[in-house]
Amino acid sequence: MTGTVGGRRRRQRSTRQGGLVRDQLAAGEGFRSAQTVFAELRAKGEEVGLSTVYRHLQVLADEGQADTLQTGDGEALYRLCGTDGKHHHHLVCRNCGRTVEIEGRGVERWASQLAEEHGFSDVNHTIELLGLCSDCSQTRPRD
Amino acid sequence: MTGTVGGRRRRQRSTRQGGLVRDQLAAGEGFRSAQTVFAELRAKGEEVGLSTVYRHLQVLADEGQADTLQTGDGEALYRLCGTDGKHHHHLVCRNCGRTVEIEGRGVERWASQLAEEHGFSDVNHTIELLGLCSDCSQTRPRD
DNA sequence: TACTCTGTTGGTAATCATTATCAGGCCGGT
DNA sequence: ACCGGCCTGATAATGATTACCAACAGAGTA
Ligand SMILES: [Zn+2]
Ligand SMILES: [Zn+2]
Ligand SMILES: [Zn+2]
Ligand SMILES: [Zn+2]
Repeated sequence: MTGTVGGRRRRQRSTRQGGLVRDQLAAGEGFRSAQTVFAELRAKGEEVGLSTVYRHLQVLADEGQADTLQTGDGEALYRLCGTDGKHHHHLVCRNCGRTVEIEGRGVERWASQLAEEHGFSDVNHTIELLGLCSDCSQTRPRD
Repeated sequence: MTGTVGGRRRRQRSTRQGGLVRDQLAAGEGFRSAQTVFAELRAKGEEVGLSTVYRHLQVLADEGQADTLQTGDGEALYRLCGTDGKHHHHLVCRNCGRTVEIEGRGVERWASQLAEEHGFSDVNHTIELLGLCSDCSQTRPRD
């Protein structure tokens, strides 16, 4: 039998492209889209296919190595995350993308309590804070 | 000069289609997509164009009469809301769409305090709770 | 009521992100 | 080196949303 066949996902084969995507994602600061990562890699002269970028970002997300969020116009953004799968949220600068990881113990409690209160079960939540970081709010005092 | 020209938006002309979309949205319980509302109207034999449905849902959202949220796969959902533009969130059943309006005083405070703490300004937040309502969790104990 | 001025409508084409396909290439174990 | 199967990536397909724009219909006005 080859590798992990028992009950878990078949071991992910390590490839050049997989490394490229992960590295490129790690290189940047904030959340970025698959299209962006693809463009960045191509700009660096790396040879990767768009499909492959999508695939690896998806894998990273599934593995809990990357966090995702949706822009208002339905575009998925990814970001490599250091918290190793632990549940958390983000405070993101809508201008430069700088991101602060948030661990809101209280909010989690609030959410689950509220759910129970209304008879809901199996509830998960989406919480994202989007604003301007200190640097960016100085640079552009108003729109 | 005709109608409201001063400083506000030119008066919205009242049309048959506008009423249809609003009514159809009001008829349902939970959040629905533009495509769905369009299909429902057509199923009832009403003559409306897809573009028009999109337009009116957008208008309702802009006016604060309807709330919106994004499904995981980038589809916008709309729901007519009674809270008259007051800021709030939702606890939605992912199965039947039943929705409970949430007014989380504490969470609002938490969010703004957290933002300030990290030097962020002009912060808005997205909070959605998605689960199974009591009825649906009984009906389908597991997937 | 007839007329005119605009905002509105809606079929269709265009966008655009994401996914499905699938033949050919590469990884890993033997 | 050999093989079987996962991985890759160009391309087509999908699906929601938007752009277009000529025909249409509210709402004042005479
Ligand atoms: Zn994170
Ligand atoms: Zn910033
Ligand atoms: Zn609401
Ligand atoms: Zn339900």
